[in-house]
Amino acid sequence: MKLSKKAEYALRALTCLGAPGAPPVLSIQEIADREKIPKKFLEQVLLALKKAGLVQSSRGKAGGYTLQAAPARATLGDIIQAIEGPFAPLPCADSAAPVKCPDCPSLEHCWLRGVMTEVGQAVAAGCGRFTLVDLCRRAAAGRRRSGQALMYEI
Amino acid sequence: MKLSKKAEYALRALTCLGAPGAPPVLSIQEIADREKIPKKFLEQVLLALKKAGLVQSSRGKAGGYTLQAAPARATLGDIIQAIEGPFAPLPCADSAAPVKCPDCPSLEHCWLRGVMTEVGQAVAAGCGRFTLVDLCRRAAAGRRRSGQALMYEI
DNA sequence: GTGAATGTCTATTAGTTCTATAGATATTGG
DNA sequence: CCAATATCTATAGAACTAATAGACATTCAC
Repeated sequence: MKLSKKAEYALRALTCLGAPGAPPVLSIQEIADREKIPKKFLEQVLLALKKAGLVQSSRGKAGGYTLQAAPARATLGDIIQAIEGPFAPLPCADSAAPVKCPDCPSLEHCWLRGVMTEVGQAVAAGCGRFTLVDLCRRAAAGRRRSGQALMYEI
Repeated sequence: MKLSKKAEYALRALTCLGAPGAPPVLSIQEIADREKIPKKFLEQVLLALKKAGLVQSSRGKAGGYTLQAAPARATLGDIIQAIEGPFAPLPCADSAAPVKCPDCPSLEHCWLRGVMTEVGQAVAAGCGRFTLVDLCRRAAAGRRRSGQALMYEI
């Protein structure tokens, strides 16, 4: 399965934005500092999350990123897919938008397709069990346990 | 998830070895020809499968590969893992042998670990639902449908 | 309106992994 | 011995990932 750094950064950034008591708007720089993520790389991550509708942004001075409206409806699966693309192990096994694999003669005659479609759905189901709210809660608990609580100016 | 070519070749090779009516022993060359797999690459794949105990080999003239004894006990998950390694999305999330991630201070204080462990188990469960026997059956059906039945000399 | 702080966009580099190929060696059967 | 086979190590080329760089656009405070 291998979670990419990009997806990991996305998860960290989102839980940072959704941390209990966090300011409603955080700049890229602030998130990068708190989560120890290379700023320019995080930039690309947040842009992708914005494109997927998971965060909103405001530009200009005092600008930054905010969580999308309903963090309880966004799942781990939505987040990972926003960054890494569909879960389907093969192009032809995407239940939403199947695409013929390069070396396959056709979509229909590939026996792997059915199997891999099911596998992709299993992954999606596994990732669908966690909402962004769950993740934020777990992240906060983890920070508490390790004494790495995020500090905010009063 | 992204199934690698290597894993795909492994699945094709194994279903070729387990095809109904197939000879008990097939050489690398024969499998490569039937499944249109680069021979030298297939060589590496079969070696990995052998190391995982999924096939047996015999050397010398008339040598080749045979399916391991119990194809009903080997699952899709076993095959993919034999080629690609554990399903855990992060090193620390391997339920069997967790390893600290390079940038993590410790195993315990990573909140992602619990989540990703569950995800990895979901993938494993999804892949565990298919046995090699299932795969061979599906492959044979697919070949019939597409008129690509494997022909063997009588 | 100017300037500083911020997000947006495109391109590029460095490193790693994946795919495939090559060639030398070992084993077996005839 | 010879031919056919598996085994092993190395390496080349392509594709992808992670990270960096720089120019541009927008907003706010003054």
